[in-house]
Amino acid sequence: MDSKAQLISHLKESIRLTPEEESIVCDSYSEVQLKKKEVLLFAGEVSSHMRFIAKGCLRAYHMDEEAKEHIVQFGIEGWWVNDLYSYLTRTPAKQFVQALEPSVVLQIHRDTLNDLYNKVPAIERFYRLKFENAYVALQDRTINSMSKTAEERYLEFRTKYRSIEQRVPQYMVASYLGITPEFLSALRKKR
Amino acid sequence: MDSKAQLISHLKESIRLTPEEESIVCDSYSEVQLKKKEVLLFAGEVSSHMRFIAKGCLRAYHMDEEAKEHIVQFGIEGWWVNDLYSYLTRTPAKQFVQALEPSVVLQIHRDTLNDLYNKVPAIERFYRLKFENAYVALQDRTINSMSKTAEERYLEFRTKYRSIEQRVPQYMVASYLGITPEFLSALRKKR
DNA sequence: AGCATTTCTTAATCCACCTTAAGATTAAAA
DNA sequence: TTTTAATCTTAAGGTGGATTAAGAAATGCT
Repeated sequence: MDSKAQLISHLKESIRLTPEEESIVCDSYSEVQLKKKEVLLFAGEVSSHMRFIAKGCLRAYHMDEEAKEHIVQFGIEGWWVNDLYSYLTRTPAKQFVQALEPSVVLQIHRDTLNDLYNKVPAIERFYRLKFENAYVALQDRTINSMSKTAEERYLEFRTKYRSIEQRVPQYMVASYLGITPEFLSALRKKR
Repeated sequence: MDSKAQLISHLKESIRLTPEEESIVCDSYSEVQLKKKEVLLFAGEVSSHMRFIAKGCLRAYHMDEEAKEHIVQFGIEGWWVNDLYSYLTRTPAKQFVQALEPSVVLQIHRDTLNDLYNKVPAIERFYRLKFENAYVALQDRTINSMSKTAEERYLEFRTKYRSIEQRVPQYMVASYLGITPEFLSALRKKR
């Protein structure tokens, strides 16, 4: 299955599309091929695209003043990845988005998407739901990191994202959990 | 100035409204008077209203398994307060919303708001911006708590929300910052 | 296959922040 | 005003997790 067919079947999990609409939608997205480690969005740039992962694995991360990386989100096939903050506010991104494996991403520019909202109203519903879910996921993570220990967060990560845990290096899981790789290694030994 | 006039002038900071629209808007919101400590939204309930603070001070907090409270947000006059997660997903709230002072809140039910979107399109724009800003604020807080120390977070809180720091007890500021009141007390002594 | 790079582990030491407990202030209630 | 409750501070001791450094294991490259 090619990348556009994947996008369509993903969209159809929450909205309906006629065949004509499907082809309009397909024409609106463009495919980007990424090598391992290639950066799709740099901090400092304004993010102007919504991005769907058709294949591969990416991460969004924030770099603090001491140049330490803090992973904010992982993404694999069927997920969306972006600095949504930057996209929504048109301000410079605080996050990088980088491929962790050779990947294929379908992206749509904000202007194109705004046109598409008019041509295919179901798409507007799709993204409304997407933004709501993004908020919800972010709030979950915030409450989680406030009220749980590193070990609890790790165990939850394992069950919730087992497929991701297996594809990304351990030190990145540590960064996502907000701990050092050494401490994650110690946690793992306990079990 | 009465509470509805306050709401209108708040809305007009980001959108335009004709006099007729203003009166439709006013009729759509209802006023709630709250005593100190009164709870406006309980965890477990579904939040069905958007809520504007016309007067007073409130907090939204999450209670963990060990019954410890974690303050997620403060709000004063001119702010909105809610468990947006619950409102958007129609799932039981994870947060309580409680008055910290005698307060006046204007609230609108989801169904009424959906009607109002059709009657007064500018209102739809207002809330789109509101939701975007909510996401943005939440992401700011998340990155902040990931990459800064308690002291840095406290100093930032002080400059950003000085007016709030002066109205709420110190142990609630500690809860918002994710530290114990004792440790906050120690931080304050250093300065 | 062989070397280099990336990733993971172990262990010692250190520090930010927590816990507990008790007393000091301040504010609310009677 | 006196009592009671709420809030803030101080101090001792504890812990989760960081840091540093070195070596082991896995992976990628030529």
